[in-house]
Amino acid sequence: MNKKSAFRRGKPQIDSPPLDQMISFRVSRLQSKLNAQAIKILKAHADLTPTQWRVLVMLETLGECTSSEIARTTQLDKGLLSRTIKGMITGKLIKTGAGRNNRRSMILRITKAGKAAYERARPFMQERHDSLMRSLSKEERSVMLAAFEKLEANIREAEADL
Amino acid sequence: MNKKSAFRRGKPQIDSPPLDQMISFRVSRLQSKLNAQAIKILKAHADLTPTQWRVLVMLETLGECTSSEIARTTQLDKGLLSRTIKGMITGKLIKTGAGRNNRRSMILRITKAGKAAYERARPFMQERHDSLMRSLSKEERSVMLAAFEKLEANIREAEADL
DNA sequence: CCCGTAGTGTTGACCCGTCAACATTATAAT
DNA sequence: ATTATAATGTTGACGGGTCAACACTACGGG
Repeated sequence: MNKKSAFRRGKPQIDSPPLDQMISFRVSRLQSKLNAQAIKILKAHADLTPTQWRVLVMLETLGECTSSEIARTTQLDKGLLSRTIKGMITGKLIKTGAGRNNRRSMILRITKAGKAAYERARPFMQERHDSLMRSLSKEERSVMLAAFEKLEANIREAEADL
Repeated sequence: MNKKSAFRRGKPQIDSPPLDQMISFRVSRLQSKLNAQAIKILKAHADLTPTQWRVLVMLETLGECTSSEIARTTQLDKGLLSRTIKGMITGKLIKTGAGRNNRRSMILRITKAGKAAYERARPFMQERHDSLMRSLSKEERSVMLAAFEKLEANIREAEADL
């Protein structure tokens, strides 16, 4: 357990404060950094937000689909999705083909401009992801993802017990 | 509970969309859930926010210290810390003992009320953390934390290359 | 057919975290 | 000492995410 180099500026400091062992805190900090990185990349190369990017990814992989389908599979907030999609429509990144047999749900499609933005960002997002993955061993990758599953499951169970 | 029906909507569908493999997305989602859980617990038992909780933890472990020391060790935003601390002072959770040889930095101390709030929340936060940990094997825990270190390091290096 | 219920999407209010600009104070250089 | 530079903490502005209330539509059972 050697980790002493990170801190210690003029003041006397302990080596690893308990917060550093708290997963919630660590996940939060990691998220901030990953998010900041994603924002920069997406902004620079395609002027997208992370949520917009995720919507595009979903549309690419699911093909055309509705907002609520995206909400279910990603578990993103539907309010957030509503606004994001609205913005993407006015930004001409996607368009709505009205669902024929369902007037309440709107089917979403990527436009050429949306596809273009996606393709502009993709190599950079891909490289970033690959770089992140390269910093982990194969085993670490799978263990970490498995851990994520278990943690999410744990949270689900915890809030079921009320 | 069930929900296989989410997919399978006229289109052939894959089970786990690529987004699910993207660490950034997974970390983000996990963070949301962990955070929501923490908010509930802290609100219910001690009327604290996660950031306030973290400040209390830092003060408990570092003893009295300044805002900037907390900022350095936690890497929390100093603006956020400034407001959080201000709120905690008006809420009587902490108080400022003026640093004697440094007029610009204010030394923070926990008050009795702050300590009490901390102790009220602690068992629940501890139990939550233990529960999360119990859902992972010993190996998963250490691998995951190691992975966090490596990912944060990777991000640092990435933004160093500009 | 009608009504209750569930699903879809929109909106407003709100909080949190991020960023940049700033005033102030300490530190270092010369 | 003077001056430049770095550190501390505050503030305003802003965007993003969460939550709850809502309107509207679809559906299923009686």
